[in-house]
Amino acid sequence: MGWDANDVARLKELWTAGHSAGQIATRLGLSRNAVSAKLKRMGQKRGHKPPTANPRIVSVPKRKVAPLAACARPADKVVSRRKPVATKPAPAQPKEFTKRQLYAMLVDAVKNTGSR
DNA sequence: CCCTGATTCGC
DNA sequence: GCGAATCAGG
Repeated sequence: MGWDANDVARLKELWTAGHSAGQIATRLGLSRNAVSAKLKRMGQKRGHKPPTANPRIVSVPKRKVAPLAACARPADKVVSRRKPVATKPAPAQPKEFTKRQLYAMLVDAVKNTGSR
């Protein structure tokens, strides 16, 4: 699998279009993991390598762990600013299609832009 | 429950 | 560099 310029182009296209990795992944026949990883790789930022990266050994590292004392947040009176009383005209606003449904249309509308 | 995004590790 | 596996959150 070599990520061809075409693939990347569509990837970025759909991604920027607001599609999710899953949609693009399914569309391109990859897994969301590949897309996510690719996207991540794209934004590779050089000169940003922590010395001793992670002392973790293998597999499932417990990232996102922040045992910090973030509790130091007295959360003053964060009272809500507004109270959505009612006034919900609820016009005939069609709900957004489910990603799946949208995806179906998306596939059809993929428009094979650069598909030659 | 499903999906989404992010990250790391191994190849 | 790519993909899979995993975790965490919505």
